[in-house]
Amino acid sequence: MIDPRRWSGPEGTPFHFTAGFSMSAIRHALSIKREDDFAQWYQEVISAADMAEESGVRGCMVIKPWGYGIWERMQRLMDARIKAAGVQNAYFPLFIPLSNFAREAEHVEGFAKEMAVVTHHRLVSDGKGGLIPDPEAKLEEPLVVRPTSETIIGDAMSRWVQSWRDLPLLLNQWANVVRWEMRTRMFLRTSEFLWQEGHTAHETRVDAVAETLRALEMYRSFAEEELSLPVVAGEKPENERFPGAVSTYSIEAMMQDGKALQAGTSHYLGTSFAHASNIRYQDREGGQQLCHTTSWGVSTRMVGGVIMTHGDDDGLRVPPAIAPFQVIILPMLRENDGDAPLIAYCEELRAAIAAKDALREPIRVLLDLKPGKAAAKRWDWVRKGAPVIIEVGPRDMENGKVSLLRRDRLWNDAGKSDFSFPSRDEAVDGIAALLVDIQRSLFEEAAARRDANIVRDIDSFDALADFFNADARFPGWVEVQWSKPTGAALDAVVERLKALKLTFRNVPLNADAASGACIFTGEPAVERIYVARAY
RNA sequence: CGGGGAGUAGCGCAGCCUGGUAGCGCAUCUGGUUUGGGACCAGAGGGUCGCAAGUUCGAAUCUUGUCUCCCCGACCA
Repeated sequence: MIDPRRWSGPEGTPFHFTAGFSMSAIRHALSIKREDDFAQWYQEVISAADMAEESGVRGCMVIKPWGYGIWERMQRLMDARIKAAGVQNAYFPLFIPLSNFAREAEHVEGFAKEMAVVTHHRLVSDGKGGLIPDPEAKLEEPLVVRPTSETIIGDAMSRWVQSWRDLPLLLNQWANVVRWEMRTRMFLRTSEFLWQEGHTAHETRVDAVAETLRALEMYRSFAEEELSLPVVAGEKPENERFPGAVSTYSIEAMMQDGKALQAGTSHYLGTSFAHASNIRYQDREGGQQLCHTTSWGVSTRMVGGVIMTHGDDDGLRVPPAIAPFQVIILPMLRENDGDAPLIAYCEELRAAIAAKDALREPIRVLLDLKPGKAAAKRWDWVRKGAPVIIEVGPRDMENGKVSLLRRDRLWNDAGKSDFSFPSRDEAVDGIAALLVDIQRSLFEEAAARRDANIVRDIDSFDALADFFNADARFPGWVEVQWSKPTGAALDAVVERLKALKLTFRNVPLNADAASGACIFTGEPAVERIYVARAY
């Protein structure tokens, strides 16, 4: 049994268990609570919110309309930011010739163990009613299914870049990639996943590093502003680098079980990929120079991050900016003659709300006319996490009012659904501000929880071990000072952490300067780094 | 990929030990009664028991193989 104090949060959040206040009176929409089994809860949210389901193929999922709609919103908002930075979209092949992929040694070593390989191009009957790859149709050179596209895009860049005038070359693609993972979890780690991968080539190291950090900042602001996901942006230690990269940066988010989730990465690749793919340019003096390249990506994993950050015991809570529908209107239909005027009234309400803007876009509002009682349908939308649910009955219509429920604050102190009853006009005029408030409120709740669970006063390895071994404790993050060992010395530290199931997350860009001794080596610390359990 | 658990109706499960061709709850459909906060009563539909071999007169049940999912580990930009 997990200590409920693990779930304590700041005052006013749904996670605060006040003495004497019984939660048992509330009949939640899910059968599993976060505090009882977080992993099972996560899976129940995905099925209860109708986001995705198993496909029958190992590690691959079917993303259903509500889950895909959230991803589409992320795509749209991220794509706008990518284009605003002057990056152009393109598309490169799913299949990469083995020899092309094999060019960058570290890169190969990093991915070789999890590659899907295409070896044949035709099937024939096996004589027993089945089909087998035709031995006569073996590919001369196997193709690998891209786990990422550095090599094949590098190949294109080598042709597209001739002169310093061609630089910087700023490309992005939206694509699926495949990594043959040993252990998978929906959205968090699937064998096939969807993402964007930015790939850029520059004249100098300074330019490329600036682009790497620009992408990182783009991800930080995207996560915090659009997903209401507070993150820490920082640099990964040497052992966590992308294979072949000179430096790797990440944004890290804290989930409600205290674990860290890497929600986006950005890499400065130096000239190693340029060397492998021969990406060279003629400089102003007529000399041949290698380009400095970068790559950066966010994936459908972010959907999992949103679930584990904003979900509650009633299902998902979707931040309005990425909600496929922000407002759901549920007429209380009686299946009699009174329905027609009520539907007309609700349709007019829908149009009035849809004509308004919120978060710089027209409000996405759905009039749900599916047969059934409003009270029953309401819980479907609660589980899906639609930010605002408006129910309208004949009496509301008569009085010019609506019954409004905000998903982020579902329950009142009496354990009842916390409806408010504004006039129809107040609801229409106030809906934009309400959506903005929900967007902000979800962020503040998550940020408060994160800040309350980061510890900075641990000054020895023993204290670190004690902190994470105290099993009743919420396993938050610890920021420690370290001397940034490298090579074998770093490996030894990583092994000690691994014994505690801990990992280095990143060195936050905005951290205070180091001032003490390294908790691993005892040497003078050079920077501060986050240590946490991680997904 | 190693250890453990599990696959039976859309979902959650019982039946399996001690073979005799399936059952419960929720959901769905129909009828009736309800009607402002997750309705009730009655009836109905829906499953070649993950898949494939084997044992047997007969397999959800026993044996073997295989696929998928969950948990732990290893692995993981």
